[in-house]
Amino acid sequence: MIDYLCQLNDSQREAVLYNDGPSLVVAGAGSGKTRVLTYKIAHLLQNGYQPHAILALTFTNKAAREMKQRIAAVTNEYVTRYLWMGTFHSIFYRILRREATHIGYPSDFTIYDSSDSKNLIKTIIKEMQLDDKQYRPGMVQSRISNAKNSLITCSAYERNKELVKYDNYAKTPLVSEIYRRYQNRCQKAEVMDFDELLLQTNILFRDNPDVLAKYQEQFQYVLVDEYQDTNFAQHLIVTRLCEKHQHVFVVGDDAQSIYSFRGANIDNMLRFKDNYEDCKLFKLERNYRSTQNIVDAANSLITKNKERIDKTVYSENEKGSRVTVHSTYSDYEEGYLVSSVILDMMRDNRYSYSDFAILYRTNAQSRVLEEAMHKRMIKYKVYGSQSFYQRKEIKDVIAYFRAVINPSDEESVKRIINYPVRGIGNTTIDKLRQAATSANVSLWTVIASPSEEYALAVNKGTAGKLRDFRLMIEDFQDNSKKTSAVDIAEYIIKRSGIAATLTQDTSIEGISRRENVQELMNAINEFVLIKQEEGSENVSLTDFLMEVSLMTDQDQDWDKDENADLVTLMTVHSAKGLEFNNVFIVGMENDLFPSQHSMDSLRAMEEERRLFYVAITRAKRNCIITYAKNRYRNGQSITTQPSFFIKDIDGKYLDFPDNIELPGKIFGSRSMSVQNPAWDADTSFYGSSKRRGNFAGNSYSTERRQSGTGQQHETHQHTVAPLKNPNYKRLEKAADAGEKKHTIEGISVGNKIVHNLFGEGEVIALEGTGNNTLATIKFKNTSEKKLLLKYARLKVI
DNA sequence: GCTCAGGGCATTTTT
DNA sequence: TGCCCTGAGC
Repeated sequence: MIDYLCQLNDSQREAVLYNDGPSLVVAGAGSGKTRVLTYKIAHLLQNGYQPHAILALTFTNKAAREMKQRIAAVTNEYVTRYLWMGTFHSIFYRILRREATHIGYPSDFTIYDSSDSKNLIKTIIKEMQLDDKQYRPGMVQSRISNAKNSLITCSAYERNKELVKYDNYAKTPLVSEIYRRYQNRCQKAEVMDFDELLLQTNILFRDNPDVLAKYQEQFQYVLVDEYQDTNFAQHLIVTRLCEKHQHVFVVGDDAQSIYSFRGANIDNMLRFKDNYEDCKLFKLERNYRSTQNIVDAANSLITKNKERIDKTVYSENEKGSRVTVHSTYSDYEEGYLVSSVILDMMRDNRYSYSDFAILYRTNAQSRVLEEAMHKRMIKYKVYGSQSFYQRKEIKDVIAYFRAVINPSDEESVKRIINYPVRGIGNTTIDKLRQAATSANVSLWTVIASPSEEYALAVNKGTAGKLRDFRLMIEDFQDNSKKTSAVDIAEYIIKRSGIAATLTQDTSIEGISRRENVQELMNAINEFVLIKQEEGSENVSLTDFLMEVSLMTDQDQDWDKDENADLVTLMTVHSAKGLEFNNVFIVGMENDLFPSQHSMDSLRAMEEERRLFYVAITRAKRNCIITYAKNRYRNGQSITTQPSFFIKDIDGKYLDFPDNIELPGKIFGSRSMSVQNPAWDADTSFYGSSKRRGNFAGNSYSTERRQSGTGQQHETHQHTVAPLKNPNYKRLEKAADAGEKKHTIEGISVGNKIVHNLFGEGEVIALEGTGNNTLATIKFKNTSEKKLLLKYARLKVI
């Protein structure tokens, strides 16, 4: 037997070897799904399939890259280079460019990301003189997106009685009109949004049987990872491509479907068997990742869902610790608890930072946790939130690239036409837009024509500025044909004036922006080198842009330093597919659960359960769930309830100690052995959820000398934004100065204050010093509370 | 055309 | 609290 087959268990091997038709692999969490997919492809290659005849679709570019590497390890690198492997979006972008003429697009069309399309929708709503409170751009955007994911074009939308009825009911009858205009504008601008890529692929295949036949012929085998997260548009593409040869191999876990907001439809998976009569079903039920207790806890949760494929995931690993749930008094205490437990576990079990992950529902939740990590000198990295490519300075540069390659790209042109400032303001842009609308041409067509042609009423000076802008873009276009991607990028950054503008700005943010642009240049350079290694000769800016347009934060290899020892902070969504020794699931309150307005609250509830299931099953050894009873959100303190999942879980598997009531209690039970006064003086920094990874932010470093261990020094690199909450900052500062009288910038005994959690109250005593000052406060509607000023948010009134 | 102050408002996950 | 938009004033 070939050696890679020995590395598989019976059911895995069966799935890899079966080659007589459509297969559906239902793979439980941690059951070796990626391994099966990898070996399946390796097996196909060994059995005579040409690499270019294999199409493998994944959910992130990162997943594709990793799988390629794993296949290369089993076969050889040369072969993997020719595999068609990538996300749905990137693969079909490639195909659409190639077949552009069939769908009436130029082959160098560009891509609008979500913010571009939202801006366009905003503009259209304004142009139609609609109330943007009634027609909220985000809502309209998601209506259009959902339509596209269900393959409903704008004409079909207008004809669809149900949608029209819904829009009338929602008092937004003009959504279909916005959709039509949006579509028209995208076409004129020669751009597609993410959803359009999939929609157009379907149109291409539907209307051009010869083109479809060509790809059916080419792709002898189609494999799809994470099938539970495909939407209808994606499902249909796969179906069409496999119509003839029926060599389709999909892998997924219905219990881990967490992308319904993107149109993912669990039915694709549940009904796969109905679509393919002779489909063979494989179940991978043995979990190799987690302890029995973790698997059992996860099972007890997911079996409560109605929509699922029956399977029993089990673990033969050790029993392990139980999953535990802890409630804390506030979000600050939650951070404190997590950081304490990390330090305790590291001390007792010799774990390192990278053995821990902290998972939360929303990116914004990272801030409080970052602060806690920072205070305890725990090294961490935050994934997600604002992507590198979403940063203003990067978007600006990319907009230049996009405009050079496709000047019809209106959002890009609008972005750069007056950046750096060149005296072409909103008034002029409005005039250009009006001219373009009445002539039904793109914005660029108007800019590039003599002003008489579209009766553009601008003065001589403005006309000159517009001409200069046009000449500059045309100059870039000429040069981009002659020079390499790196050279032209550098030229654009200089000649456009971006370089000069950034150099002038000497603020901390300005420096960081400059560094980011430099980082982008490095990325281009690296991209070119990789492509050259792979044998491409002329790597153009277009090639780079193609890659980057569909790049997200999840795809970045932030830790270029593989050995970096850091605690991971990320959303549950981004944690899919990953595993960690110890996982904290924080902020498990149910106030994020969609309210009763939700049209389909049962389905939503089941999805939340799956999300929680994904979170628990990331853990190999320990899983600790926390929630805060009081949380500060949108400037208000709110009292929360634990999520229904926690209440719901069979008590057999989850301890519910409720062991942390008030700050005093946890301080009693956990000593702060690593507290460093010098460090605490420095706590006037908040982690900001806006920065990330190893790109330059407002960074600073600090040194820690570990007591007891002699000379060991540790340097911490942090990239955080300054604290923005003035009250909090003042309190910290004063507390750290150790003021004896406890007058902390206005808060002293006898002060009336508003405490956000309990309403109005009066300070009746202050005890302790420095950071640990404890205030006794008498509230109107509750009894006395003792609050540690470090964690309290107080406002003087 | 640009800047800044102040009002209004608030849903999350990602290709 | 903090973002985003608007409108006043230069």
